[in-house]
Amino acid sequence: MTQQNDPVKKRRFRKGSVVRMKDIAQDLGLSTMTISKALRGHSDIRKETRERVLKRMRELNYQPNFAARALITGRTWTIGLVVPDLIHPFFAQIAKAISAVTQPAGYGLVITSSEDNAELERKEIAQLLARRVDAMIIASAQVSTESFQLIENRRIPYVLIDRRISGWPANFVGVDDKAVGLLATQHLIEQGCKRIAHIAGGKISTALGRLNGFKRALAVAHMRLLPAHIVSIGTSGDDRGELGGYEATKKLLQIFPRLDGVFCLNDPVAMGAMRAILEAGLRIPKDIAVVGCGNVHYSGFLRVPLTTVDQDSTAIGKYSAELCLSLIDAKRTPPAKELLITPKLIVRESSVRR
Amino acid sequence: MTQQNDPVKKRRFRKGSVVRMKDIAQDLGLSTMTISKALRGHSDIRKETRERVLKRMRELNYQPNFAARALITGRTWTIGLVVPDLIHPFFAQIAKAISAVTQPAGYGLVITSSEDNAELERKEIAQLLARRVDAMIIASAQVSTESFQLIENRRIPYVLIDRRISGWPANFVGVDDKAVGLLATQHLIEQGCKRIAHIAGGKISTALGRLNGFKRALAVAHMRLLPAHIVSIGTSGDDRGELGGYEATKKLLQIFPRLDGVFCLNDPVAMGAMRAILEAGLRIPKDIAVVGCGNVHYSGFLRVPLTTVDQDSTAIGKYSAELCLSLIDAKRTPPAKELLITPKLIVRESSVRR
DNA sequence: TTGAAAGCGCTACCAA
DNA sequence: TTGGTAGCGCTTTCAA
Repeated sequence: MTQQNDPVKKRRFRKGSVVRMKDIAQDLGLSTMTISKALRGHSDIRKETRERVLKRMRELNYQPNFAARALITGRTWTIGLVVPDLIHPFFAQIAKAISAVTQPAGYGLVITSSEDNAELERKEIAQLLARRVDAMIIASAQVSTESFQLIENRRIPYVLIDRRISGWPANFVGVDDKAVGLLATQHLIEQGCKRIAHIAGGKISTALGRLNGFKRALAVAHMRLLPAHIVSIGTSGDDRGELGGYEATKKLLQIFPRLDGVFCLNDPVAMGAMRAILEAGLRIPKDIAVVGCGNVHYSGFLRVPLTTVDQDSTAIGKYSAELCLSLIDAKRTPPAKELLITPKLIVRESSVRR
Repeated sequence: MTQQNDPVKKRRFRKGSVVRMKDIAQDLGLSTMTISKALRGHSDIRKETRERVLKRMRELNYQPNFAARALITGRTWTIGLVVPDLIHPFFAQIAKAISAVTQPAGYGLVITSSEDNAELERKEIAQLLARRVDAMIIASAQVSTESFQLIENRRIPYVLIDRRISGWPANFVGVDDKAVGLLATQHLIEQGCKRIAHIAGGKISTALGRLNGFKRALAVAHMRLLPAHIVSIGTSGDDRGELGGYEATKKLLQIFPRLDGVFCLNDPVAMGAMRAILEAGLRIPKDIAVVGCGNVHYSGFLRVPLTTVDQDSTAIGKYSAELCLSLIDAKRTPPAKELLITPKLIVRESSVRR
């Protein structure tokens, strides 16, 4: 008895010109179901009917209501991305590469920045869960696994990128961080550096891995590891990079004026380190060789073009996004997959002494 | 008669541990309505009841279903952001500033990159419309107004940032581009430059404004404007910046070996220009002074620290986001607002000749 | 102060 | 091949 509604004011289409299936159905004298099926390419619709429907849809600029669809199917066609910092070119590049995969596949990408703050990140993950995203990609600042447990409880697929959580098996796309540290430090050793410092990060896996590689390279070369040669910088806020590197290097130079090599956690840190070195009246690479990490896209344009370790951020983004899509489509949860990208040394002026 | 459902298998809570209002209602012996009202702080719920409800919600980690809510209220609590390039630090900074406002306000930010491609941008705007975002913030690569007309038809508020569309009245937050060009060029003139080139962009408002400022500055100083001193670079793809500036400058130097100043469309272009100049064996600023635009956060760390015009990208992001939120909450569409940020010259090494 | 009924726009399921 | 019915989880409206 609700068949022929709108008995009085039979406005053709209603408020805000937002066309619904019902409108098209009435317009063509078909049922909503037929429209729905035609739209989704269901097999049991006559070709002729389907084309009639599709044609009218285009004419009316019909766009399915995501919310209504999501309510039934449980799929929001939305993927959440959590990064520590949108400005850091490494993550910006990853975000771009992810978007390049998810966008054409019909997914919206909700991007949030945790500012490298574990507490904030937990809230953002909770927000994304509340939004019922279909999957998440996370470069985490966490050390605890609480948030990930929440995600798993909800049976939402997720992929960790860049940073992994020790002892927590999850889908992961990143770099062999120990190899990064090895590559960078061995290069400095080959360049004849004898007193090499490392500006390290916090308890994040990437920082720990690079530190391990650093130690390993020294051991392999039978060089003594001076604990004071390792300085950790905080991971707070905007200036995490340049400022952190700058201040750490300044202190290092006061204690060790004869330092001749520095391996830095990442390129922004290396930029700060170079500033401190140059301000101290020392030359790069003649007095001190500097190696960064990340191969951020402007590192070749710096005051002294920076030797660095490339991590192929575009590949990280691309693979993590593809993995994500495959997880969404998977019927059953497949076992956690790990994808490690091999780092590559990019030699520039800042480290070449021979 | 659907009162006491789940007659046989009275599972406490259903699949995937996603708690619904109904679950809480049954749990507490209340109606769904009471839960709904308590959750939203409706006035006509007894304080005691509300607290009971809220307590149980927290315990069960209840999270309202956005899709269901959106279906009724028409609000998705989602804002769409369209930028030409996520990697360009100028837009990355804007995105971060926007997120800093929208996130705490409870909105999700769907970020898409148009790659400075008008066609792609149109598709992305259509996608965001299909998602029924509550508002959009757009740094557009369009010259046509077609997409914006679509947005207006839907009565979705939107704010243009950085780039405006000539003759199209819309909410806008950006910079006085002519002032940018004036500031930069006058500075070069004050530094004694006599033969100043400008590496310009396409038909985007920012590029045109800066070009106008450039011309105006020359006119004010009674200097002759040599049309060949103005070179436009394409706006295609990743290398739009550095590579474009590099190649344009190389050509310029072949034709005008005695050039003594260059005002560049933006900082990445200036980086490319500087590379070309240095490769040609010329010195910066002694032979050629260079000024960029954008004050991208690493411009002080470049081979030659770059003089540039600061556009306060953080302010652009903040104001546009705030405007956006106010538009969403507005009952009636207020008249279009324009917010112009005053640019500021940042003098560094690349231009100082006296 | 509480709750029953209706329905947002769509799809799953089944009957015709 | 088509369409009726039911219902996803929530809010709006109005009655108790």
